Amino acid sequence: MAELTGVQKQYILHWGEMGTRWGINRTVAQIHALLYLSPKALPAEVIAETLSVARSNVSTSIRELETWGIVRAVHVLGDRREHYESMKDVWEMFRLVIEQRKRREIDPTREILRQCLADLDPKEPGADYTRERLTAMAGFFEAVTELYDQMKRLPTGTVRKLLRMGTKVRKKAG
Amino acid sequence: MAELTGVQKQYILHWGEMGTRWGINRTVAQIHALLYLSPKALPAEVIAETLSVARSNVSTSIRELETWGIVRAVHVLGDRREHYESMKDVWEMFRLVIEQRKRREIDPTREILRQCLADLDPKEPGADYTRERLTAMAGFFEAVTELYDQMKRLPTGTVRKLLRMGTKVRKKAG
DNA sequence: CTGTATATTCAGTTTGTACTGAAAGAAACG
DNA sequence: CGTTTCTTTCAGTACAAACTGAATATACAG
Repeated sequence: MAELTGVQKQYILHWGEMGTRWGINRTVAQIHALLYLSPKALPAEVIAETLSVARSNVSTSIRELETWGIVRAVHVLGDRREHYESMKDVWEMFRLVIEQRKRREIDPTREILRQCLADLDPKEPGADYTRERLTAMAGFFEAVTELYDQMKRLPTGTVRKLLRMGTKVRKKAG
Repeated sequence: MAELTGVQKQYILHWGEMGTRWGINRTVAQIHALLYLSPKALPAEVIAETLSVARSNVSTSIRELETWGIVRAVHVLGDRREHYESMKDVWEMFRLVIEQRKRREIDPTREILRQCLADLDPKEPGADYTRERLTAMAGFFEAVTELYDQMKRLPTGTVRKLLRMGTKVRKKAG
């Protein structure tokens, strides 16, 4: 995987681009794409060369991917360097990422909304209207959280089935 | 709404912060938060003053919110200025945003994945492995898209019900 | 029409994040 | 232990996105 094929290049570049649109650093996303496509774990040195970024940049980015739990270091016999490999189960990967983004962004937002509603002084101008809007927004985040919690409890693979069940569910709920 | 209460300030600042984490410009998110909390439509001038940003910045940001369809201009009797108001239905708002992010990011990604699979030369090194990985990734995006399409067809309000039905659905699918 | 209020565009600047390369820090080897 | 190999940290730099304010365009009133 030292030299990239056209297809690999295209995928990696696109993935990097998508990353930036969702608040994920381009290099982090590119490294993930590279490791995802790589049949074997790669040392940081090789990653840096392949993507033409600084070795130190790879170090930082790998750490972030490790934090998310979608990349890990493995050891190769007769090589002192760390080799990094990506998780290959796409569903599990997204589950992990979503779980952590929920923790870092959704949960704090729920907290803020709760805080705002608690702090809301009924005497301040337009308090009723503000309360109404904040309550609606809070309701949305609570529902999303509940859905997430329920999905989290599903055994692996069941989410896949659920998605395919969509049509039936739709009929029941309609 | 010329002067913000503490609660309003807190909500607007947090919303702006969340925006940046999801690839949405801070000012755009703040303006949306302000309009969402405002009982009446506001002219650009007032928005600029309230948030302490340049008038021109408001103009650009409003345009983006209009593109998404979650903010619109309304006219007030005896006032030549445009007044802007936010959609108040939280669920519909998120539906609109998700729909467009899907169109701008998910759909192109599906297209790239299809393209990559088509371009994949079976003779190039590791073609089988690459195909396997791309196929898995493509499968994920197809499933998500299918789920989205099904939800899109639901009458308004039903998604809400669906989320609350989560537990039952889980039992059926488990 | 002309003057005034409002809105948009755009070139230049600011700001924040990402990235680099050098230096320090660990870990393995002899 | 001293040396080598690999990794991380960090101060400085580069870059891209956001923002400003002046200039321009548009719409309205008299």
